[in-house]
Amino acid sequence: MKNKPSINDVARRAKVSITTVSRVINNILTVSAKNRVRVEEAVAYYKYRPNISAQRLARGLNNSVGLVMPSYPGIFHSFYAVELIRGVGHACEVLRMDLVFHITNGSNPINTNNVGGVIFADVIENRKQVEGALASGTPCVVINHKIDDLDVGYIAVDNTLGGRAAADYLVSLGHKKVATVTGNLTTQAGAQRLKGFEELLEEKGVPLPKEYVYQGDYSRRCARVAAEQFLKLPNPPTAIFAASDEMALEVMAVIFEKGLKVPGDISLVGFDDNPACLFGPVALTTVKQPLFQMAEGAVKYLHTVIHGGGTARKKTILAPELVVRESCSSPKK
Amino acid sequence: MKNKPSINDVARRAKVSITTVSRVINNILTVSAKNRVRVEEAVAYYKYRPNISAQRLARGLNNSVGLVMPSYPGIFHSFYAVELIRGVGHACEVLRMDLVFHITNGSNPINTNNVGGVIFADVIENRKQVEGALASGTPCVVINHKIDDLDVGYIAVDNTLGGRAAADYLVSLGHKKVATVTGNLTTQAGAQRLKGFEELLEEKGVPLPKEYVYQGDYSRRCARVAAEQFLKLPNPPTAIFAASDEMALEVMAVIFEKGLKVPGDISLVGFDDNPACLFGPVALTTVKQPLFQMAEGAVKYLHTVIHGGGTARKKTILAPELVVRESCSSPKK
DNA sequence: CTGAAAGCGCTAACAA
DNA sequence: TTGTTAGCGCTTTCAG
Repeated sequence: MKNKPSINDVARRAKVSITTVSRVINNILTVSAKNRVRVEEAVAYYKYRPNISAQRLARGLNNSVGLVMPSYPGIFHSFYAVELIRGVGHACEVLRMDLVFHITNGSNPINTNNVGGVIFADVIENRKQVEGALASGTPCVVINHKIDDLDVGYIAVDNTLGGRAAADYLVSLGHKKVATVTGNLTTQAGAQRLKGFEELLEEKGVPLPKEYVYQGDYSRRCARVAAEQFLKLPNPPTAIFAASDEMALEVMAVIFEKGLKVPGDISLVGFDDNPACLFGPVALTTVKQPLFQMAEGAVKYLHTVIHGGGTARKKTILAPELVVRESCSSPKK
Repeated sequence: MKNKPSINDVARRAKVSITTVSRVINNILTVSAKNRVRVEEAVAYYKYRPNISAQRLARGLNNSVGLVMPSYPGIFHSFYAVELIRGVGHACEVLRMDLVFHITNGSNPINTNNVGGVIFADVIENRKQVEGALASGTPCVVINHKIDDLDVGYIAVDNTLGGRAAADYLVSLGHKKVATVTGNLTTQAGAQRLKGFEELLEEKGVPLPKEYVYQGDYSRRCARVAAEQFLKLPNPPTAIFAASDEMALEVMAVIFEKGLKVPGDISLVGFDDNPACLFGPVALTTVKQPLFQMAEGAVKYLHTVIHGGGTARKKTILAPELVVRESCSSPKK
């Protein structure tokens, strides 16, 4: 039977009022040592745990955070989603907040009534939900998607800069024929990585023919097709930038299957700094995107906002960082 | 400002009692059409959403489910975890239950006070938590881990049978030299897959030398090492069974990198039926494990238990299914 | 330092 | 079909 002890049981056993019990629970100092001990004994005796619903109702605030994940195909089986879940989960555990998890296709508004704040893991066809949550007065923060025309927090990496960094590195190695598999371009991150990549090539006077740009969607499947197409070209690229490490890994696999070498025949740059890329046949050079920390940052932001701190930085843009490993070299002449 | 409308506001505007509003909210039929409309109008006007904490407190029950994930290294970046989260998330969305997410290293007891039931995604060094949750009277269900000495629900695949199926198939193709990369053997699933594999080989009189068994941990890293070791053997295997598809994929990658072919040189069987295995160079033959459905089943089980249905099947063992694709053939003689 | 009492927003008898 | 009323378990004034 689920017959939970209540604050009354504890109070009765400790022979104090429920108020005193409440004080002990909440670590309020104005309790005599004697009573404190009695209460603690009773709490232990009943294995008492306060009822959170009652606490929330009485306090009028809710220290749980909602994590909204778009159910966009494939997003779940990506490093991106997993790192965010992991990061948010850990941060909630540490800050003792409840994490309530929402999968959504963006169609109906999310119920912000049960949560103190919400984290959007990217915004893909669900901007309406952000607006709705905001309108209900719920603090929101979105990850990896800048939204400057709404009064919402965000924490994102500068994806344009990331794309530039990848291109710049490849060009500096002497590559003139560089191709890219993009991420999903309806995603802000995907579009900006491409933009930065294109920008830099143009600035350096390196042409980027259409057949060197394959519109992917972050999936390994696309990466495979892209790689096969690139390699079949009469004039194949000597370097490839993939908008995610997972795609880069797949590209690398295809290259090996064709009997070519990385970086000897083709140089490769990824995006994410996914640890899985360290132990393959060749460690991947990549643009680091600190997803785990972004997730933690989002939770901390909500935590301070919910607990009345007005001092939280609202909009954070992190600088990406190029991590040079073994997958790039100068092109053969 | 977060100034939420309450049931009182709605009642006042609709000029009815809060009870009537409550009835409309909860779809209780004894409300006149006229009043129903008035209430609905008022609800829409205020964009009113009931306060879940208050509902839970008043109802005395809690329709949210906790999902407990061991924070065992690597588990997060696995098909296993992702499918469970996805499955549980979807099922909760459909059944309108809240999903509260816990990451745990197993050390402190999980707080079952806020949830109506809890799902354990496998049990790895946290059996104590299951016992604790049970002791508090909370319905529990564990996924992919049989526990028969505790009064807990589970839904698992028959992993021993899965291991046997893989071995049987390989032997039936004529293989005499079959190796395996195991999963983490502290995991029930990992141990049983190996057990079934060994059993069947023994029954068929196929020897399994020590150097044909590599103790892995489900990680790609291990799979890579295992594959490299197998291939270096003076008498290398002609077939390999990997305890997860991800490991199988990595083994396949290594085989290709060495210039060998699947299945021409080496046959390969995985475990999971991970869709990622369909689009590689060779579609993987695998033992199907319906994780998504297991997750859904777990949620449904809790749903019926929480809502007072006594008719939920408590212990469910699913039969694994061998899915034959292209990664196996008879050995060259 | 302590406790009585008034809610928090909602549900569920019970009467009408 | 409707409304009155008594809680659900807790926090928080406010007196003492």
